Amino acid sequence: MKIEYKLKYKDKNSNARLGEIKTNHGTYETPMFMPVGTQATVKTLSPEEVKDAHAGIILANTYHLWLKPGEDIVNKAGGLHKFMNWHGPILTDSGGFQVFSLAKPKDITEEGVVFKNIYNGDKLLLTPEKSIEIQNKLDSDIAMSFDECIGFPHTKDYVASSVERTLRWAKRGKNAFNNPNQSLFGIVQGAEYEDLRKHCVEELVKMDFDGYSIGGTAVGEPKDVQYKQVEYSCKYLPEDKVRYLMGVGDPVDIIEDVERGVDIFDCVAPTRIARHGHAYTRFGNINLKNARFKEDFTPIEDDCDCYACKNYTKAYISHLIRSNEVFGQRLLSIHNIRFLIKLTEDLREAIKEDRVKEYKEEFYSKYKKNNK
RNA sequence: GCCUCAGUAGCUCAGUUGGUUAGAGCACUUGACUGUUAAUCAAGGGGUCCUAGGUUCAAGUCCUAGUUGGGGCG
Repeated sequence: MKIEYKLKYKDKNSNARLGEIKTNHGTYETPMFMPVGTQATVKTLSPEEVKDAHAGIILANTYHLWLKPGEDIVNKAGGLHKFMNWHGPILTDSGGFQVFSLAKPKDITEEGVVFKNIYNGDKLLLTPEKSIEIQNKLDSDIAMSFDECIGFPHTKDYVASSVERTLRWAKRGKNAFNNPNQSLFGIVQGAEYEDLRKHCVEELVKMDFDGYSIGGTAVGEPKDVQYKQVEYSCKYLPEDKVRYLMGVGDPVDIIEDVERGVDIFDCVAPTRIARHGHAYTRFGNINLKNARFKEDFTPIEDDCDCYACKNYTKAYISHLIRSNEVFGQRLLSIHNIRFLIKLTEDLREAIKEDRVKEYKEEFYSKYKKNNK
């Protein structure tokens, strides 16, 4: 069965949407933050801990699982869900981000992208067909088209030609797609150019994907440009299909982009900054390595319902982080994931009551005070 | 008692035939991180070079004495 998206309610004062997605592995409401589990694990967390954070869906990565352990092993294990013991929905990224993060311009051709295997130096060719084949075998609930995620800045000529190639790749991937229990999303590119974003959306919609992703954002462009890119994409996307903003974002980004009509987010930040000692709080982000927390015997957030906040103090977590203990990284990961998911929960409530703008103002008044 | 090795940043140590403003790692103080090659990366603060003399244009570096510690021999 393909996923089913139901638009339940629209905020009267913004483009924010309350929706619901039904998958073969459960149903969840949107907006939703999706924790990143690149290598079939949300770093430092057990699936139970991810579930306790109320994650509706998680993300895994095609490129990394292709290299290790290989899609055939995951397939033999009975698919990603069984392999990693996560029985909720899973979305797989296509490897498109690795085109941005790992490949050089000369490695990108019409056929696909040449990667050097980071583990043994082998030359590997990832094509739209191969990416889809791998994802079909991984058996995630939602697969992504193989796209070129470009950085910032680029000339409009390059962006235009890249969009055309991404569209041809989307078509090729769709033709190769062969898993009746999996859904496939097209990815909107076009950088900061509204006409290119519009064109990309229109061509993708003609191909009729099960949902649409917005790509090529948060790759070095200024914030106002980033939000414009989302705006230019959402503006033309069909209302009856789910919208996933790839790789975004921090608490402010999530609020800004929910307002612009985004349904799903993912971001490595909550788990990465956790491993680096940082925590999100409604009063701004904090760095537990800072000396001021050595004797702070209060939780990260007094009224947070996560395991870390209910049981541990900042002084203890600060000690663990300073001592390079993985439990500290885990506690912060638990908190940060829960924080972003709770943020989307609050936004869902706000949408129901048409007060997204008010929620935003209130959140910013506390959060931005201590954050740049 | 004699011989010998050592004493440089909070810690462990580099410092060339004497030659600009004495360095590193860790620790400390901060910052960064957006579809993860990231328990990562970057910046900053921190020195009576054991002490006192001496040689020299110039001493962490050479000489003398002392001192503290390790080892060895009586």
